Amino acid sequence: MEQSNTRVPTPDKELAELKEHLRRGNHAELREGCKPGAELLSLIAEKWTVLVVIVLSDGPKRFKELQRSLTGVSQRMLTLTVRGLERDGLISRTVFPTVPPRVEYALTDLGESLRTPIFALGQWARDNRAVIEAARARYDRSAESAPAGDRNVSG
Amino acid sequence: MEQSNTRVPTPDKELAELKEHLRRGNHAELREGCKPGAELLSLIAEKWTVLVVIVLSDGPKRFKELQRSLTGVSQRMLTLTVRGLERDGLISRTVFPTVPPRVEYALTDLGESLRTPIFALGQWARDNRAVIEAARARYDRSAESAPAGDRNVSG
DNA sequence: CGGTATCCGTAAAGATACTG
DNA sequence: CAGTATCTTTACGGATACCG
Repeated sequence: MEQSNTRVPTPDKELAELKEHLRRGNHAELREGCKPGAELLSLIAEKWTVLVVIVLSDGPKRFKELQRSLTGVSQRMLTLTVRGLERDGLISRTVFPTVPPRVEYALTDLGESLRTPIFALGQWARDNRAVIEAARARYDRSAESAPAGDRNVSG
Repeated sequence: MEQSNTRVPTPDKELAELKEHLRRGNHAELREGCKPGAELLSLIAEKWTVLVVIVLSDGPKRFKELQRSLTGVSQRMLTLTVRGLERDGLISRTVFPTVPPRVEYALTDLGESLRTPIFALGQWARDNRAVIEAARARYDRSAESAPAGDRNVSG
């Protein structure tokens, strides 16, 4: 790449690369200083990670199988997701040097141990979905007439 | 940029307002069509929601108390978070029309019921934090020498 | 097949100022 | 105190193209 004569502050290209690197690598460093609770969130909040764990609960899967199971995930996001999970030791990645290549992902023991709390959460979600949707409908209806903090006034 | 005289497609101002409206209101509609698993995630993935539930497990709190407990949340994000939780029926919001104003947030029964699975997840995180950090360190070290898919080659 | 690199749009998060 | 409104910054996520 063209690093010019003296020094370019942020050539917009390098910046993007840096961002990418930070994202792919350990963006956790950015949140270091936050409480451990927040770390947990970054672990499961990345939209696809939980789904991957659930799908792999069924047994090892190849890249394409994962992608098909997740209906809607892009190649990029799936790659980032499995890399992150591999990094955290939740899944293993095994390459078979055949042609065409074959890569299998599977839950590690650590990943297996995450199944229990995740499924508990899933169970809660299923049990209370109707309640939540009802609450939303109620809220949205009353929000039309009471725009802001005029609801639930005590006294 | 050069939109001609006749009709402005997205006046950049209205667009922002629309976005804000969608965000504050029911952005869930955008994800409708996704699977229920994804809905669950949008429920807890918004970075502060889980923390708020945890803090409120200790008992009702006022706005400022919540903000102090969460160290680092902005006024805006806290407002959005509690609104979302209120909408979903997980917390209640009670206004005392005193001066200065006083608003208390508390877990509803539904919110209380979420404590169990959340704490289970938190327990898992605490139990395995060391393991995960070790895995990360190992991964990052080996990733330096094996840049890509050259690790864990079978055969 | 299983990725990586790049570009770009949108959504989330933060800072700040102002209101009842 | 408890917000709302506005603006800016940052991160997330998708589409595409190309490589081994």
